[in-house]
Amino acid sequence: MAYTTYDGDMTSTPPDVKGRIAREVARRGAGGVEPQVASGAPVESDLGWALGVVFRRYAKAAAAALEDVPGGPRGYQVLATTVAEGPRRQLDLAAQLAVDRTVMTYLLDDLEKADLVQRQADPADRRARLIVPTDQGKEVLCEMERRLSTAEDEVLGSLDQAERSSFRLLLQRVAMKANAIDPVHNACDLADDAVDDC
Amino acid sequence: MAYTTYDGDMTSTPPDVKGRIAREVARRGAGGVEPQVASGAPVESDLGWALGVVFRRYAKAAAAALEDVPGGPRGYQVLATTVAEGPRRQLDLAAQLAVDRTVMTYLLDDLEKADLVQRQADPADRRARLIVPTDQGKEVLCEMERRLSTAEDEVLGSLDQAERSSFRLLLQRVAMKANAIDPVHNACDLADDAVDDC
DNA sequence: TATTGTTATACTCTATAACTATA
DNA sequence: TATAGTTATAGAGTATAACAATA
Repeated sequence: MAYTTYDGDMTSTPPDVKGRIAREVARRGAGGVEPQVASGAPVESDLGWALGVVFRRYAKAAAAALEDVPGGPRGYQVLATTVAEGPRRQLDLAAQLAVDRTVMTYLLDDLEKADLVQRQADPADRRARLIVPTDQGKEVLCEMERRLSTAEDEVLGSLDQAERSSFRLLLQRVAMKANAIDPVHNACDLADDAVDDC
Repeated sequence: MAYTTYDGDMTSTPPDVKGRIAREVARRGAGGVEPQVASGAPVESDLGWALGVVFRRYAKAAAAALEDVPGGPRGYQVLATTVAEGPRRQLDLAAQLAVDRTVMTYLLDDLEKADLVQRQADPADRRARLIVPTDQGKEVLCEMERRLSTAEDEVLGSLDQAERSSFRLLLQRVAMKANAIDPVHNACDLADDAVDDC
C-alpha cells in the first residue's frame, strides 16, 4: 500500500492534541479544578506534530520541485553552495552539508555525469578536488530556486503577507538558536566571489 | 566519522541564504537596479533551511527524551493514541499513524514485550486485535509527555512568551492547511472515553 | 604518519509479497 | 472472495573499513 517515508519521526498524526483534549475534558467533566492551561486552547500545544507535518509537506514539495536534479535536494545544495561560495573541496563540502564523504562521492558522480559540476584538481593539494559548477549548473540552479520559491509559497498558503513574514522571522530565530547550539557546519567563512545574474 | 542521519533532506547548511546574499551583493555592487526584495533581509527567505534545522533539532530532542521507549517516537505515538482515544485496532492504528502495517507489527511486539500495551482479541471480529495500554503504559506516557514538554521549551528557547505562542499559532495554521491538502489520517472520529490523571 | 578521495561491504529501516486465519 | 495480521525478503539509503595517492 505504500505509506510515506520514515522521516526521523514525530511526524504523522497528532496523538497529543487529541490526547490532551481528552484529558482536559476528563478533568473538567470530573469536576476537577482548572488545570494549568486556563483556556481551551490545547491545540496550539502540539509543537512536534505541527513541525512534522509542515516539514514533511515542505520536503515533499521541495523534492517534487527538484526531482530532475541528480541527488535531489542534496544535489541542489551542492550546486547552490558552490555557486554562492565558489569552488569548494570535496571534503569541506561534505562537512558543510552534513553528508558523509562516501555519499558525497556518489552524489558528485551523478552531478558530474549530468554536467552540472566539475571536479578540478586543486593546485594547492594534488590529493584534493575542487568542485566547480558548470555554466549549465548555474542555469539549472536558477530554475531550481524559482521552483523552490513557488513551493515555499504553497506551503505558507494559509497565511497572509504579514503573518507570513512574521512566521518566517520567528522560525528563523528559532533556527539560528538551534543551529548555534548544535551547529551542523563549522566552516563559516563567508568569503565569496560574487556570482552573476539569476 | 558518523554524520547525522538522512532526514528527508532540505536540512543541513543554508546554501541559499549565503547564495542569495552573495547574489544580492553582486547585483547591487554591479550597480544593478534594486531587485524585488527591497530591504536587506534575505535571511528570512530561506524557509527550507530554517524548517529543516528546527525540525531536526526538535526530532533530536524528542528522540533523546523518548530513547528508552521501545520504538522511540512511534512507540510514544501508539501509546498516546490508545490512551487518548481508547482501544484501537492494529490496522486502524497503522493508518492513523502513517506506519506500514508490517512495521506496526514489530512496533507492537516491542511495546508488548515492554508491557506498555496489550493485544486483545476484538470481540466483534476474531481476525482483529485491539491495542490497549497497560497501567504501566499510561504511567510511562505521563513521564514521556513531561519530557517532551521540556524538549519543546528547549527548542523555542530563543522566543519570549508572547512570541512563542504567536509562533505556535502560525505554525499550527500552516500545519492544518498542509494536513488538509495531504491528509495523513482519514479516520478523524473524535470518539473518546476519557482518561484519568496525568 | 596523516589526509583526500574511492570502493566494497555491512547495517538500518522501509516496503513488497506470500501466507494463515477469519469473514 | 476479501480482510486482519504475520513473516520473510527485497530494496533504498547510510555508515564503516580498507585501499591508493599524496602530503
